Formats: sequence, C-alpha cells, structure tokens
Amino acid sequence: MRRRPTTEAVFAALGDATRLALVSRLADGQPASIAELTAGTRITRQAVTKHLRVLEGAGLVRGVRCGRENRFALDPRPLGDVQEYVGRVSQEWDSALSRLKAMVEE
Amino acid sequence: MRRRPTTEAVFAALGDATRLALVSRLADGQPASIAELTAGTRITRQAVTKHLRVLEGAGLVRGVRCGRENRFALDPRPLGDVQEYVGRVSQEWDSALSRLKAMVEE
DNA sequence: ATTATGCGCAACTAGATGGTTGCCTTATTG
DNA sequence: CAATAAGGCAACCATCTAGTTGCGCATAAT
Repeated sequence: MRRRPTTEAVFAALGDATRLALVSRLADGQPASIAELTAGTRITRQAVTKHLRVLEGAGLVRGVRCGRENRFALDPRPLGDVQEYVGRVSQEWDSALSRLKAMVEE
Repeated sequence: MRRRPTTEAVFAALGDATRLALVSRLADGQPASIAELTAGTRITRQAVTKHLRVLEGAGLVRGVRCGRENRFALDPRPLGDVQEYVGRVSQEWDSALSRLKAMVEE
C-alpha cells in the first residue's frame, strides 16, 4: 500500500548534498547500480545505500533488481509536488505584494 | 558577510512540516510575531523560535525587531533556487526521455 | 510603580541521521 | 568448482534535531 510521500518528505530527501548530487546524477535517464553511484564519492557503499533508501521513501527513485545488481532510476514525479508548493507560495506572495502596492498608490 | 544559503539548506529548511506550515502562513505578506506564530500550534514558543532560526539561516525569512516584539516576514527569493534546481533536473530528464524515444522510433 | 507580555539564553532529553565496520548471501566469471 | 564483485543486514558511534523547562530582561499596559 505505498501511499504517496508527503511534500515534506520530498523536501527533506533533497535537503542533503549527497542526495541532491545523486538525483542530479540520475537525471540523465540512465539507471545506475549502487556500486556505480558509490564510485566517485568519498563515502561507503552502505552510506550510499541508505541515501537511496531515503530517496526511495520520498518516491524520487526506484530500484530494480537486475541479476546481482540493483539499478536505480530517477522518478521525477514528486518534483511536481515541490514545484506546486513553491509556486503556490510565490503566487500568494506576489498577489499580496501587488495588493499592497495598489493600496499605496491609491 | 551573510553569504547566500545553499540550495541544500533551503530544501532542508522546508523538509519539516512545522516549517512548511510557517512559510505557508507567512505567504500572505503579513509579518507576524513569534507569539502570533506560536498561537494555533501545539508546540512551545521556543520550538517555534528555533524553527524560525532555521528558516532564517536558509534565507527564507527575516526578523525585524519592533518594540518588544520580533516580527518575521517571508523572503521568497531562495524559493527561486528550488525552482531552478527542480526545473533543471526535470528538463534534463525530459530531454533524455525524448532522446530515448527518438532512438526507439528510428 | 507594578504587572503582564514578548523574547532570548542555556541546559537538558529522546530520538533521528549520516556514517562506519563486519559478516553473509547471491550472482558472475575464470 | 573457486574466486570475485554486488548487495543486504545488523550493530555500533557521534552528531544533529525537535522538543522541553526554567530563568532573566526589556518593553508595554494599568
């Protein structure tokens, strides 16, 4: 019953440099194994695994077992939630601002 | 020398339900005092203060001392960083996808 | 002048988080 | 079959985090 991850969880998942880099890394559409993702990093494979679990928990990434390796691919859908939230706040802010401006000019 | 907060810090600041609510709350353009922001919440004023410090650290909020009260206002600029990051990843993902599609159709 | 309100500071707690190491299982490859 | 590479699991550790309480200090309000 994988319920949809909260917006909060998505933000939290992206609130870490390592995870942010992982997402960027996977944005090219090429799924990558844990070992591949670990190479070029200074941390352990286990640490990378943990980060992937967090991203998976936020729905940002999905792992598919393929032989002996586990390849992870990006799932950009939760990014839509982020866009939506940011858009909503920005919009409300802007309209409040222009309302204030209209008040002053009057 | 307030250097610009990292994208990571902005995501992290928003990766908490309480903080997310605070930002939403301040989106109407009305600065609010700590006491006001605490009212309607189930946590202590001190807890709210801490959250505000985190948001301030991410540049999302600014406090102005006004008499005996400290009124906080939203600063939506860091949200631009979020938009940019998400946009970049989404865009790269989409173009990778359409490239793949073109490959298959050929 | 007193009282009440809004905050800041500091100490403390339980639990989450980021990281490590060691060991075991499962595929691949020679 | 033996050797190797990819991962999972679990224990452990240090640090961060979200929250609390208690206290003291200004700035209103009466």
